[in-house]
Amino acid sequence: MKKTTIDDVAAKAGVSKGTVSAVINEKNTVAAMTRNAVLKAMNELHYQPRGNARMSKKSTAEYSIGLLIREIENPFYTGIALGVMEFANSKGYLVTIASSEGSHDLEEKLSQHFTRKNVKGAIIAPVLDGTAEIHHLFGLKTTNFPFVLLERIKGIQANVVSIDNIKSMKTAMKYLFDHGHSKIVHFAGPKHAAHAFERIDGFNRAFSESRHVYRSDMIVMTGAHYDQGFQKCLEYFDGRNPENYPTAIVCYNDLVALGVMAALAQLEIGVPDQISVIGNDNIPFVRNGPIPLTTIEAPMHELGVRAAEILIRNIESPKQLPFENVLLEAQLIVRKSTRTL
Amino acid sequence: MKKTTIDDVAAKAGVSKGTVSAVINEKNTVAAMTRNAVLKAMNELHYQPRGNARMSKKSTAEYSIGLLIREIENPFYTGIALGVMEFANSKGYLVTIASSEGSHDLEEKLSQHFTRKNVKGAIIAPVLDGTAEIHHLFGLKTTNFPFVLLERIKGIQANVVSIDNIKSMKTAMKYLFDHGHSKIVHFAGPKHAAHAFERIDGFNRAFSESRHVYRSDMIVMTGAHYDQGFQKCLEYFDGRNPENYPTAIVCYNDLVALGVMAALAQLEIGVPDQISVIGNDNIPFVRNGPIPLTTIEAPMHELGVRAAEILIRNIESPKQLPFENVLLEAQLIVRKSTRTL
DNA sequence: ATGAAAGCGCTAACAA
DNA sequence: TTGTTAGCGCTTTCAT
Repeated sequence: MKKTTIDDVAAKAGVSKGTVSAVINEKNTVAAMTRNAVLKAMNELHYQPRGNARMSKKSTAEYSIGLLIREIENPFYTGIALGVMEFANSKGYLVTIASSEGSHDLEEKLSQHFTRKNVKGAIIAPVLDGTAEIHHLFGLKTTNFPFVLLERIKGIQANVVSIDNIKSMKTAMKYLFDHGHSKIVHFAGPKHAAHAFERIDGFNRAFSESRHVYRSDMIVMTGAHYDQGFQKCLEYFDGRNPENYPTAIVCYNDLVALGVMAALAQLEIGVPDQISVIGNDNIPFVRNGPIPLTTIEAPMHELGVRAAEILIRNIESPKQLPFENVLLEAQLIVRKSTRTL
Repeated sequence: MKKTTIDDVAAKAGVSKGTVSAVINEKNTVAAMTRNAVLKAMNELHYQPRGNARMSKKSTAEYSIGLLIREIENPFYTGIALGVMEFANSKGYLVTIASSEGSHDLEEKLSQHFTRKNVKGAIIAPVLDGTAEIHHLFGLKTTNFPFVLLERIKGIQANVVSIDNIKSMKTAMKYLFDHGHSKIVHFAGPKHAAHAFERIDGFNRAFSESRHVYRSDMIVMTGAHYDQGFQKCLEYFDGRNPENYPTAIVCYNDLVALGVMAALAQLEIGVPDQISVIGNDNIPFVRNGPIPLTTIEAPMHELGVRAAEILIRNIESPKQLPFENVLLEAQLIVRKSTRTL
């Protein structure tokens, strides 16, 4: 059960392996008849050239970077991807994307995969798994593999490009306070995301910096997906006395906000008449809808571009560069899902 | 300007390259002191092990497949990606995703990239570029690289997993005819997509199989994105006499439908009171919104699973398998964006 | 137009 | 615990 190699093909076609190589690489130095014989042999033996062996001598080095995200179906990440691709492509780099879907295990495999496949560097949205297994990131460091994180991680020095979540959350809260709201609930993000904690933190701090009082039941652990927003919202209002309704809901992201609004519609609770809703990210789907969402705009595209920029700078530097830490500001975009009380 | 290799590190650390290799691979056979010396040398020389060279001898073969899509921001493709990942991961394959963003050139580079990086096979949503440059797909074939297409292409024998677009379009049209509509417009997809043509074809055939008359101005070339739907819709109705309004719009996909509905809202044209709207795909964002969209459900997840299934079967087969052609049926889901006339 | 032979940078036996 | 050596499967000169 040996794998068939270029030698097998050469033998079968009655030529040397140099010739077979020429055929594979579509060189024009090989006679049509020889070429056909080789092609025939390749086909009959079902021969597949091994990619890594091929590249060993190649001068035409291929450049590529990896992007490791957490949720392939979240427009926040695909928005970043677009920014990364745009910049990287303009610099002659191809980009391949992989998603851990929140699994730390997959993230580790995937990041190793990148290094093994000779990807030149990676941009990673890390999964924070309870006891923070960041072993693999240290692995990348010892082998000098360039990478940029899309979320800060405690305990590791690295390049980071992220949003200033605390600040942006405080901006949203200030807006709400200023417009008469104080009964506010936060539908928070998944436990494995640093963004989630930073946003909760911002929510929290906004209260302590105001004259309003914070209660822990103002945080509803939800997740990052539409369905979770929908579901948790239904649960939250189930059997709740309308007197105890919040006047505003701030969501982890737009997906959750969309789910919340859908649930609210089903419960026949008016937005923004009865409850104001604020999202996070400003994904394309919330811009012009029937109830355009007030949201905190994450500069996804810029996030991607900046991360790619730093990564490629590191890839092309012959020596270790000092770590960069970019915090982009998010901006509140007021649309129709919020109102003054 | 030579690249630093394992030999450089070995020399600098005063050990043999075998030892350096052991350090890189975290073997426990190397003394702590030696290890540190090597690590130090690696760091100082900013040494990065070449991935392909490493894998040449490795027994721990890594299995991965590639997914080449056309629009990273389209939930239709990310839905497929999820299906692919689910199946592939369960079989021990990692999946990496790349997007051509409608560029034939990028698609070619990317598909070559996959073969060079020793990805075991690929699932490809091909870009049809006018004169159909499918040269690279033939390239894959001569080198026996397994792949599955997500759209049929004329002139190439290959595995295909797709939706029966003609049939599903006819289903939607029948629904519309049965509910009293005949002034129907199709906001069609991008020129580089086979899906777009098949859907136009289905639209067309639905008319010829009915007693209603088709006019070529019923087709509005639009695209695959939200913004295009929004824009084209605005243009379409600009200066048009309400007498000449269609009673229904069938869109290439849900993204376009969403854009169309947003434009309609802006124009203060009621959906479904004045105009019924039908989408295509049933992406998550159209399910529970304020005007839940009537749409043709594409089984994205199943599309992904089936494609991955076929691909992996081909990868694991020692010889060429006969080509498979899977046509999945789409189903009309009636929600609130359509009404009986 | 083709063959022979010398690597590519690494890992994996095996010796020492 | 470390060094030595033989490949891995291919591409690329350089002859012929």
